Amino acid sequence: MPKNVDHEQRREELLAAVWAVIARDGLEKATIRSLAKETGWSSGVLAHYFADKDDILASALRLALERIEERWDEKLAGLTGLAALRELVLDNLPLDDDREQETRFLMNYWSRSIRQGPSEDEHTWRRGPLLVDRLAALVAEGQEAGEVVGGDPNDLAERLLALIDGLSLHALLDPQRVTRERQVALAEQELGRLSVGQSQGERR
Amino acid sequence: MPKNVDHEQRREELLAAVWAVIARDGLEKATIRSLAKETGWSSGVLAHYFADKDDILASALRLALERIEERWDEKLAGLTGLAALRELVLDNLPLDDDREQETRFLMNYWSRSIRQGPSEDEHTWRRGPLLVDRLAALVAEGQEAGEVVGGDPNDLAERLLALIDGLSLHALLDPQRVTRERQVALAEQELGRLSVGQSQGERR
Amino acid sequence: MPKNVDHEQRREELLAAVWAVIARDGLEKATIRSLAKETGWSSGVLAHYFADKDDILASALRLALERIEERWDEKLAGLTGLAALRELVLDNLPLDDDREQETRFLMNYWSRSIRQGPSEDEHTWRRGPLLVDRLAALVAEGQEAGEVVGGDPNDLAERLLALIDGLSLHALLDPQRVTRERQVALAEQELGRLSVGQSQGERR
Amino acid sequence: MPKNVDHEQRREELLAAVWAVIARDGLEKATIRSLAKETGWSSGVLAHYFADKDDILASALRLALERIEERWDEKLAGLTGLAALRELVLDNLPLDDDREQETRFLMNYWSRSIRQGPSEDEHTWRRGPLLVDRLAALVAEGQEAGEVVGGDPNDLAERLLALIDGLSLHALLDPQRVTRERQVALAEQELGRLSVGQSQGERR
DNA sequence: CATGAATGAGTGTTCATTCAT
DNA sequence: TATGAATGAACACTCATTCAT
Repeated sequence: MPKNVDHEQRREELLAAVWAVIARDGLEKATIRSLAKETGWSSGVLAHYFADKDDILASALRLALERIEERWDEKLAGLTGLAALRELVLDNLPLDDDREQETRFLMNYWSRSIRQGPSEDEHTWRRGPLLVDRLAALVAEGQEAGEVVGGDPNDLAERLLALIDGLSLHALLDPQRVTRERQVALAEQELGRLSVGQSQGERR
Repeated sequence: MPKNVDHEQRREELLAAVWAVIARDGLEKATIRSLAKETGWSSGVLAHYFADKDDILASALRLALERIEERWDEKLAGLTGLAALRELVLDNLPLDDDREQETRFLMNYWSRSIRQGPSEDEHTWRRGPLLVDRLAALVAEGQEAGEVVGGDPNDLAERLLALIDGLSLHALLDPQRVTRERQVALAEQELGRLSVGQSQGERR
Repeated sequence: MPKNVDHEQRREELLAAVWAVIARDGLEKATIRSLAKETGWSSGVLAHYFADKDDILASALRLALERIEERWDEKLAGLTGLAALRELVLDNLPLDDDREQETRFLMNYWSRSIRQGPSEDEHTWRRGPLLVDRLAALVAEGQEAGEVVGGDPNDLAERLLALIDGLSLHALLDPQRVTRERQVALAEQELGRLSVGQSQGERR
Repeated sequence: MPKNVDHEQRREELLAAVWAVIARDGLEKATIRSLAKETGWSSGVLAHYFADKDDILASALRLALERIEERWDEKLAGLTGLAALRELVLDNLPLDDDREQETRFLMNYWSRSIRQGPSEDEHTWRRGPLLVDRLAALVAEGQEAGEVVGGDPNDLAERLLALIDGLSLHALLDPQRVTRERQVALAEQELGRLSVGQSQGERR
């Protein structure tokens, strides 16, 4: 009777180490050897559970994206319109160590994708489309509820997404200038602009 | 009797080739050999004029940033306030092939910078501080002229910068969704919001 | 209570799969994994029934040689002298797909044997001695019957064997030049030379 | 001014080591590392002078074949017909250490070719066509001179080639049985058969 | 008896770096 | 000053082998 190993579970265990290495050291430091070392297993075990290095990296991303989506679902449960929008925006900024790691992790793939051109798995590789759609839906919801100012929901969402990722990028590049508090403040300003009632606030 | 070679000039000549390779083939295709081949010199010459590969890449970035600043100076010459702001924002989006290459080039360094933590040359490695300061100055200028809505100029600039880089990122990641036209439209929307007179446009 | 497994029978079953893989894909494609896959068993089972990979390959050869000898016995049953000689020569040429596979299979071992020097199992590894002795015996038989021309039977046999293996080699190396028809024709020519009555045919 | 290395000469120097390793240890022991060790250089130097491992092996073969042809030209200079044929046959048997090494070397490629199917360089990979053509030409020449018995020169040559390679193979596989003296004797018998006057000798 | 998880050495290849010329 | 020969470590990947279950 063979050693009983749950393949899927083992894969996830390994991918957790992959995630850690990539977020900490970057995609180019993520060699088979360094990944194996991080997992605590030998390098051969990675060959066992994944087809090749590309499969490892793609699987790590896929798992990360799945978990992010699950987190969104949890956080947005019970919320609608502007409140949900606010939650989603703030959830996607690197406001704590975990999400900073997450951003760092994802940024590696963005950069890779830009460098190498989209790979065949590209559609699973990008949270962009997923997030922008959610944002647009919530904007539209908020508009219907009279909470959010007018305008094309897709455009508003796209600008929100740009703000989120631009801010995330700058937070990692220059944490001194773009502190976590600053990110929150800037995000709140933007959300304020979108809110029907408060939109005059900043304006004076 | 040494040949009279202007080191600085030769370095710039070499860096131009480096730039070309990186923008064309990406950072990971930029091997010493490929760079040497592009310059037309032997690989040893790169060792001569630069400490190591990192020095080459950092120097290429430094040069690129200098040239970008020069371009800003040219483009903004004679413009002030909102008009200058508009010019600066649009100049920093990847709206033509050259600037797309430029964005790609810079993005390579951002991801490197994020990975490795700030290097000693860090201050020269980031256009962020430079650009955000210019943006803030122009916002303030516009506010004084009554063209731009109120609010902390630094915050407004920071949000503009986030929009610029977020949009740039998405334009490279998903050129289908974020076309050049769309970038312009979104940037104009944002500028419209900042303009005193037009700010109500989108609102209702 | 161990399952009742006939070791020898199981080994032969496994070796049949080994043979199939080697003849089909060549010796270098014969990895433990590919062999295991072909057998339908796990890789561990091969480790169970054989000492190591070398043992697997040597055993496969031994089995193949045994089967070849059995085939000789069948084919030569009832034949003597020149007729038997003719049968034996033609039987050892790669004149159909099965025997081509067989030749390929054996050739893999020849080159191995040449490389590594004779192994301890060497005597079982070579059909040469076996075949040349049979050939010599049949030549002598034919000479006694007055069917075969004179000369040292061992020398005649050795030359016949060289022809057989040289032709086999060339048939695999250059099937265009040394077709199956050509092999038969050449073998018949050689046999004709050995025949007492027909030996003048080609001559003048 | 660069270190002045004659590329072609260095390649030949390296290929001599390649030749030695292959003839001694076989094609599968010929790893980049073992080859480098034999040359006395580091492994990187092989990458310098050859595109990849295939290029190394193919170049080694090509060089060997060129040298063999040159040797033929030298040995056959001034000879014609049967005398030349005799020289060529005997030259292609592993009758001394050098030619034994040569045979061992070539046999590795034959075996590889059989295993893997012909590669794209295949036409340069086989001495068969070259040698068989020379043999056929000399047979025809001998026939015209009345030295050689009748029959299709191509068939006679093909049988001679089979004898040569079959004998070479057996000499390496079983040097005890097929000694160098025996090879000469067997070759002479075959040549005797081809000779017009002596062909009756062995017969009675 | 049988499994397949795990190991780790070995493969071809790439590449930054050094340095004699 | 400039060359490119040479080094050797690092890479992804393959595979025979071991062994807990």
